[in-house]
Amino acid sequence: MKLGQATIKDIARELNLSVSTISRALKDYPGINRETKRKVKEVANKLNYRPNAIALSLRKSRSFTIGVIIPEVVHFFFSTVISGIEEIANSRGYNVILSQSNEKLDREISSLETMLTNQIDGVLVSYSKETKSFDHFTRVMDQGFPIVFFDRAPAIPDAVNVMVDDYQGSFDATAHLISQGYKNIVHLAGPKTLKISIDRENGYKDALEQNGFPVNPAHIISCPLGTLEESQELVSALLASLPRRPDAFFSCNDIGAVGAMMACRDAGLRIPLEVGIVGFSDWQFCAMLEPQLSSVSQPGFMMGTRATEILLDIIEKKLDPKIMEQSLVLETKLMERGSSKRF
Amino acid sequence: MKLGQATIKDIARELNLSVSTISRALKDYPGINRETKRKVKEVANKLNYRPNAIALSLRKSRSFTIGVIIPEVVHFFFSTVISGIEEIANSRGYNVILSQSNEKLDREISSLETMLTNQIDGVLVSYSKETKSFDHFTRVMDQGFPIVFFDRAPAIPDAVNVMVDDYQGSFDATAHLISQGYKNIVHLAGPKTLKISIDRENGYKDALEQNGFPVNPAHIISCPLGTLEESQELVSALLASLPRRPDAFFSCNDIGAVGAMMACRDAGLRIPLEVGIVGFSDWQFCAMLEPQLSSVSQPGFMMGTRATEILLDIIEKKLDPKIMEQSLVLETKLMERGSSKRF
DNA sequence: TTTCCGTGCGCAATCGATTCCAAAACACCA
DNA sequence: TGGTGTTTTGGAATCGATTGCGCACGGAAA
Repeated sequence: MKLGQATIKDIARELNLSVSTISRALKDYPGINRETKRKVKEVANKLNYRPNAIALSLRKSRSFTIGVIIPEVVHFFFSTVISGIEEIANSRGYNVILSQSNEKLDREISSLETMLTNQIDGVLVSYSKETKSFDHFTRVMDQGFPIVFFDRAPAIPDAVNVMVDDYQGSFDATAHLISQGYKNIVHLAGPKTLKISIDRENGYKDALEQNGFPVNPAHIISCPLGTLEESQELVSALLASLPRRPDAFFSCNDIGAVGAMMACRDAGLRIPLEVGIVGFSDWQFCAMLEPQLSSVSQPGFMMGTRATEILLDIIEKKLDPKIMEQSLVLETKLMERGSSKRF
Repeated sequence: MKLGQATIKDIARELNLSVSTISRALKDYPGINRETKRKVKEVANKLNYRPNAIALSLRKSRSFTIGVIIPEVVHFFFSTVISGIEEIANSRGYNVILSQSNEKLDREISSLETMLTNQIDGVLVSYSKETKSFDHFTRVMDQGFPIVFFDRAPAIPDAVNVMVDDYQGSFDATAHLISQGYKNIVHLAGPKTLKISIDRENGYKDALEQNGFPVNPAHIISCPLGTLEESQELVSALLASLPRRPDAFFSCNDIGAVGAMMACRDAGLRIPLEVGIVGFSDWQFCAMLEPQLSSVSQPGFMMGTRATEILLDIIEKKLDPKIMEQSLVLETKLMERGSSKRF
């Protein structure tokens, strides 16, 4: 904040009026002389006056700022969500303050604490992979502080969540692979701390069973890191070890799917002829690969806009979290591309 | 901001002390009885007291918040920069408020205005493609407000900039293509409103000339949109029209390079045998393509950290923008991969 | 007993803007 | 000229925390 910034006092001094008059004139209150208003605005303009939002926040006990806590910004899906959040927040006159936990619990906690200290009006959270207890959230929620969770829904009763239908997305992806004639479908699964991982795994399992395929535990590979190298190595090892070669991979994320793609290519397998691959999230690059990677598209931007709308409605008392629908589930869409289409 | 939040007044009432005593006790000022301090802290804890940063901001005329204005979040490079900004800001006790201009000038202006109203201590800016006049920046800079520009350096004398060496990066990329024996190198150029576009084009031209190749104007293709489709179409058209077929493409961004890659593939050209391709930015997906895309890597995270360090140093008066080095130029690194290596 | 000093604490101003409650200033009528 | 009503403006409290100044109170020295 610049020190030389003009305040209403400066305008008042210049015109020999009281601050109350200035305040009312600037806001076009009735009961102020038309000529006075004109002069006040003229001087305000001349002094380059800008209202001090901090002073307003203090007075109104409202900062018109919402916080966003996410695992990481450098992530196509999350940055898309942020974009949606920004869009709605801005259009409704709110600022967005951002903090990434880097998937660390302690950073998540300190971010929340800092934001509360800064009197934010509410917060949007996608919690970290490390987070197993949600006490730091429930403590502030119990005091009536508005929190909306997105993508990753916590195990908190009465929490307001905005998610995608991970189960159905997974189910669709797996069913698609089955319909393309793949018979030994491996699932690259995410960390069990995240509900989305569990949902995705369940969608995979149910799709298999409902199509008459037994679930083979050896076909569920845990990929806790979620890196390309991890899945590439795991898939390579799998291809070399399993007696009956897998002929399809459904990964819980796109990076893992690319790793599988590379491992298959290294093993000399043709995609999609000999191996089918489907990812999850539909990152930008899916359509750039050769063959193009099939993936479950998540409406990230919409998740951001909807979550923000709900949060702001709660903040502005248009919605009561206690009596509202607790979860909003957005639909996914399977993008069928070259990596999984044999016909 | 929650209404039920405890303040020092509440603590004062509970202990029958004055607010000044509470304030001093909480901050461990000398001259307060040891036992009093203990009790104050105990009650503060019991009431779940959290200091009101807004009140502090008002008093100190410092918000400990910096603003970031970028064209878009959903952009690998920018999100990497944000990550770096966040890192330093957090470690030095500052919040980050974010706003994206979506490459629109009016949004850029209103974002800046809102941030100033919110009394941010300084701002980091990468201006939009639409921005041709920089008056909205110079006006506040002239009042002594700290602004640091990153990636896209404006035509403002005395502005503090943190950029990468776009010229050298381009030069290296083009020289690399030449060294691989490519002889008809086309450049996919960005919008001329951005200094980075011009620098990259100049690097390309100089590398050609210094290696004895004349610059062919027909080999410089303007790609104002920067989309995959745009470059794909332009490159396809080029391949069909030019009498002497281009044998290499150096794109000012990775998306454009992928478009070129697709167009070449559509034309039945083998990469890198018949056509070499190099991009700029080194997005995540470059290493996932087949063949892997060569690209000029920009240190986005470091750009974020360095720009933030400089901004905070200026804010905290450790640096004076008037007497400091105006520009910090970070080095790029050419990632030579399959799309351009014939030998 | 008076003076002096250190300890421990309270009063009140301050940051910028809003807003309730009055109070001037003026016009108009009787 | 006094009363009434309207228009226009000012005073002061308020939001939460900080901080300079000063005031009690106690014990110790004179």
